[in-house]
Amino acid sequence: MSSDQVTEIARTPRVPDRPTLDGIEAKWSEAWEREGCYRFDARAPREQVFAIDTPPPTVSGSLHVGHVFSYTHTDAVARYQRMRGKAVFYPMGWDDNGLPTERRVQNHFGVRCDPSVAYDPGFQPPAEPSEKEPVSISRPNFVELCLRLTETDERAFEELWRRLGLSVDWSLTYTTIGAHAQRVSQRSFLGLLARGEAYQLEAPTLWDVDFQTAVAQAELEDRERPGAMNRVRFRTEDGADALIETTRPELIPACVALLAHPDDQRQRALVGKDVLTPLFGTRVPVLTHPLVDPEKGTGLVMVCTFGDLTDVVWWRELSLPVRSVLGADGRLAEVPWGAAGWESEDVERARREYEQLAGRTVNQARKRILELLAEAGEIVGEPTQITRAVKFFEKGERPVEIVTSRQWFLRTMAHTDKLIERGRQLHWHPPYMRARYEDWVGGLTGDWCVSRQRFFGVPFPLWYPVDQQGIVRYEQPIPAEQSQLPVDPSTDLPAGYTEAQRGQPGGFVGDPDVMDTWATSSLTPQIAAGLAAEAAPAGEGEELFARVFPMALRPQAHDIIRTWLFSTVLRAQLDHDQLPWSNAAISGWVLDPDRKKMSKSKGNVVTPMHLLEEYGADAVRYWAASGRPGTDTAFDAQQMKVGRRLAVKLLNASKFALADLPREGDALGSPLDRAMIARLARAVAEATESFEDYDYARALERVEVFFWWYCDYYLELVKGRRYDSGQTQAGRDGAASVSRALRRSLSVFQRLLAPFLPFVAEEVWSWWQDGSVHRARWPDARELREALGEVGEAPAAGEAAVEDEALAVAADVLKEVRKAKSEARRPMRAPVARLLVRDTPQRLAALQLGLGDLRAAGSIDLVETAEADELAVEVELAPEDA
RNA sequence: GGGCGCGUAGCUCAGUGGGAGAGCGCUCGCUUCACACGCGAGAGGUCGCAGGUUCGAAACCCGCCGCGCCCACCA
Repeated sequence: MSSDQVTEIARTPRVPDRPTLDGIEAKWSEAWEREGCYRFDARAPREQVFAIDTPPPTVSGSLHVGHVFSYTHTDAVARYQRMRGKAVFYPMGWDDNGLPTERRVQNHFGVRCDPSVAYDPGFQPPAEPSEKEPVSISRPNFVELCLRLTETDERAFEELWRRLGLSVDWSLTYTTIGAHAQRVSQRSFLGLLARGEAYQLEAPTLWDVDFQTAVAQAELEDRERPGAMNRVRFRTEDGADALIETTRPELIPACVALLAHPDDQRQRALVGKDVLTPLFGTRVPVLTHPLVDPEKGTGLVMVCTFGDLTDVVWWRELSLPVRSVLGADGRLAEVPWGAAGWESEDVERARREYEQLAGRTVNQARKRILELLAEAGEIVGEPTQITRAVKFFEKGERPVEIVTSRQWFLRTMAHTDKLIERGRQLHWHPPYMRARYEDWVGGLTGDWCVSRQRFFGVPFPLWYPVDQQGIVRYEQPIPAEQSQLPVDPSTDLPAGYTEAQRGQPGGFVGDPDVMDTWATSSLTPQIAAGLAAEAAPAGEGEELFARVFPMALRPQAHDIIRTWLFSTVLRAQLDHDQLPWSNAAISGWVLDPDRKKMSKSKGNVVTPMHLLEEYGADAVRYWAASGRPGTDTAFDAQQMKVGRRLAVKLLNASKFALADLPREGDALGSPLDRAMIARLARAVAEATESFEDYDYARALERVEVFFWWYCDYYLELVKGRRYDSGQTQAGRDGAASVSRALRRSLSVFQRLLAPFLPFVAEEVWSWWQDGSVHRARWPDARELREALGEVGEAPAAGEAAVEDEALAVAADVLKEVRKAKSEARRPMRAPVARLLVRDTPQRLAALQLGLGDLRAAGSIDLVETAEADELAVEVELAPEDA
């Protein structure tokens, strides 16, 4: 593509009589698809590739205004980079794996997954789904339904993205549950296993009792819940009181120790002794630990297995025994009072009391044990009502518990120093977002638990041998072969076994779990780059992968820095020993006008499609693009109207500039034209600089401000010359200059606005240019400045300054003239009989260069000047009848 | 409790050492030959509070107040 495109009209402009935005979205999105406008050029060398790790939206929800907001930011950057000549790798993924989809499928079809049920190839979901009495189906059947439902969602999402004008290469589409993503995810896991970065452990794990699955630290959130603080009496053997305070009395049977701070004098007499638990008479030691806060409660704290994460710390560091009462279903389990570990001073009583609790949920058991404690006189004083922060699984409805189970972990704690270093190598936009990453990495307390006891996810590619006694030998996992991937160990077979051996002594079992959804999402750069690599000719895939990965950009919202961003950095570190991308652009949220995060319910009222229909894609994009990187932005339909105005303005300014252009005498000779082009060059430089820093909002603001000034002042000032009748050589020269300036500036404006308003920019570009504006070259400030030198010598700095001042003074005076007409309540075309301009000698001298244009623009007959310290004008309007 | 960000016109925000600004909203005016999906003009602010640095502070430093987000050992 030649840079001359900036100046040359490719063909006679075809400008509609009445330009309109109607219909341009359908017209151009179809054309872009037909022409392959956004297709990634797989032959581009690595230094020309700009690869984007697009966030795959969760398809089981609905896209809301917040998605439109942040995806528009990325698209503006993608379009800029494409115009800069980059081969933009811009894929789209759908995150359809995981719990949200499971829940949705359960409700939609009225089914429940039961892994013990056999696969039914002819299964059809019930005609009238019942949430109350779901049909139990096999895991493969369940997964089929998940796929069926997500496919519909994905079509709707793609439709919306196309309507919004995202310049995605739709041939690069993946799903996180698809075979390709599963293969990448399982291959990575097997590599980690081989290198000892993945391990399994029977250990206390965060557990959601409703979903009955392990969850990760990153998936927790705090919620304020009312609670009651009870003062409960433990006793030493010689009958002395040891008082503790607790909000979780139901865990007293699981108590394994009482703790005090080592320096707490008040507890000195107790430390080192044993005490008996109330009701159950279990003997537990009183120990010390520096984490105990002597100011809290009585200064004595009960350690249970397990009430919270601190209990786990104490249990581990003090080598305490396990005495676990809570089952995976969130109810208190039966326990063998009197057996090893469950000794009691009064076994019969312990059994009797515990019978009142077994089988109850946590809340029921808490209520009951408080009654029992009160009856036994072991509660001291009245309970205090408090509000406390309780940890919940972010998608859960009851607090998480800590349950001991066998889980798979990825090593993270061994790599935190390296991960912080990687975070410092990453370019953050805005830079302060790095702090959130460092806080998170620095605050990690354990390795990443990646196994989930769920169904719709990527299975672990593992089986375990079953020995002759029928015991599963978890410590000897049988990994899948690379060539088998992806595998589902519940239906596929490990090498050397037959299906008949499944679950039999001497046979095998498949790993029943699936991976955490983030365990797959954390590989999106590798999944996306792998898509291109798989499509490459044989033998070239690896080389192509290396041209795409690591990528240039990860765009995402700030709330998932601790999950998605962190885990992606971790996986790239573990698998590739490098960063997955060089830049992270963090977007904010969309807030309600009342400054709260826009809620799902409201998001459903104001659907993105509804907005696009009402205001148009360019208008919605304009609002989105005005939200600065990392900053939360209020939802504002008013701004969309402003965006629509800008789009209409571009239509009309283009019409004006292109109508009846003279084809000869292309001299850029007039001072105001030259000054405008020089100012335009500065605007281009600012927009470019902003985009290079990923600040699309600043780029838009600079372009927009200058474009409105151009329309309001420059276009008005040059209208007279633009319509010159051509009777004199000076008139013809002036018209030719304006014509040339309009063509140059219009071409630049159309391209500067293209990343933000792709539809209208393409529309006006098509009136006079061949090819898509989105494949045109991003305007270049230097090139524009050089254009000023095309007639004779490039202007000297001093000359350029005078020309710029001429434009400034002419615009200032024009404003004063307009003011006078406005105050006189006369139309703007009302003739001015006489104009007196007072100003500094320098500015008056500069004004001479633009006097002709000013007179035409203001319909001014006579202009006089007088020297003064600052601008002041006297306007004498011609009589109204004249 | 710790960290980060924010506090400028009624609203949304730009401005980071030397004139307090934009858009929207509001008021008034104008059928002007690109545009009534328009154009022009106007009103409106102790730049959160208090100190300090400086010839000069909305901006830099210290403290405080308020709002938001993230994190925390939540007994």
